[in-house]
Amino acid sequence: MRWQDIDQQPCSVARSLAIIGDNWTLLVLRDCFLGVRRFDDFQQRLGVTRHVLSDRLRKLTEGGILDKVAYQQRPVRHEYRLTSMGRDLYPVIVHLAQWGDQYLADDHGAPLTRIHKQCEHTLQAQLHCSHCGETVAAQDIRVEENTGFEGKILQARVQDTAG
Amino acid sequence: MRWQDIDQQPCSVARSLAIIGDNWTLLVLRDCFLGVRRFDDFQQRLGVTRHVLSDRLRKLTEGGILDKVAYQQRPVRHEYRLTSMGRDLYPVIVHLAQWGDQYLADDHGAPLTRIHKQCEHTLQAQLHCSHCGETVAAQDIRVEENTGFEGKILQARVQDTAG
DNA sequence: CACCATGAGTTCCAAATTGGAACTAACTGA
DNA sequence: TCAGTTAGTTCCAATTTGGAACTCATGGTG
Repeated sequence: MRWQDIDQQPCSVARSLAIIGDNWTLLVLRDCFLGVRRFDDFQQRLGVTRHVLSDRLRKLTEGGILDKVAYQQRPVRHEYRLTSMGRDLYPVIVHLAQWGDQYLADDHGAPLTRIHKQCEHTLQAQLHCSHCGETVAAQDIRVEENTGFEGKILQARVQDTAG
Repeated sequence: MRWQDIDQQPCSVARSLAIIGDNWTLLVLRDCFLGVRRFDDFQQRLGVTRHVLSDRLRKLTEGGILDKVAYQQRPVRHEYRLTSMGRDLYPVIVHLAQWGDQYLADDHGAPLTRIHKQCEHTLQAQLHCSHCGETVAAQDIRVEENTGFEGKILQARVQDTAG
């Protein structure tokens, strides 16, 4: 199976990754959340080659994650802004950053701190259950296949060893 | 800059993605969280070619995310299990899945439901501030460069347009 | 006017990676 | 002896990437 066909899988993770799971795309989004909007700024910060960046920005725009808007005329120049669909990916970036802070930081510690403007405290993201309020880890979750997907996602050996 | 050098950036997102940001790797992890542990099961479920899967599993193992343990002798066969470092990536997968459920589901709706075993309710993950308890969106966060990283991550235009 | 600069790409080509298929190794069981 | 299982490795053609140069529209400077 080719990578560009993974959005055919009956899986929301696969469909998400079909748009943003490409090698440079999540780094582009990291920069979007830091306020980067222009082609050359992305290019210099990421060090990605220009045609790869061009391709990734086009895919993000077509996917509804970025909006390409003109910021001047004569000559027309565009910048890329997160849509609300794009901004909803923020939890993914935050958890990636926190995981990196925890496990991959070097001697200098975490490079960035994220501060919650409303309360002025450092953001410590946790997965928690919106019903009971408890913190949730992987082993606290059970998955069920919804109507129409029975047997399509989980299989015999998978269910036996899930944990 | 080559993709394999991005872990040189002073950024936890970049360092995380250097290990798991590769095209098939997050899908491998999705299956790990569903209980998949064996080479051929990953291969059949993902449709990825065998040498790419072999390479990804090796990198995940070297990165400390998976543990390669023998489940039988004669002949020795191994399976891949998430380490605690690997299990801590669960919030990333859950948010990717929820984002896909919300924006990319087809007529049949979300394929899977995640249920919190302790309270038996569907998991609805939200980013929230552990200090004040409020739900947090991208625009509620301000970033600050930590000691030793001043000026290395944010630059003039970036700060101006951050939002 | 001629010339350089800016921003956002596109084009070219060599090098690296992927996809697909076949092959290997180390056994087990019939 | 022969087929089957599991976890890979090897091979090659096709695709993608990295690096550098080039284009296009326009503005500013001497």
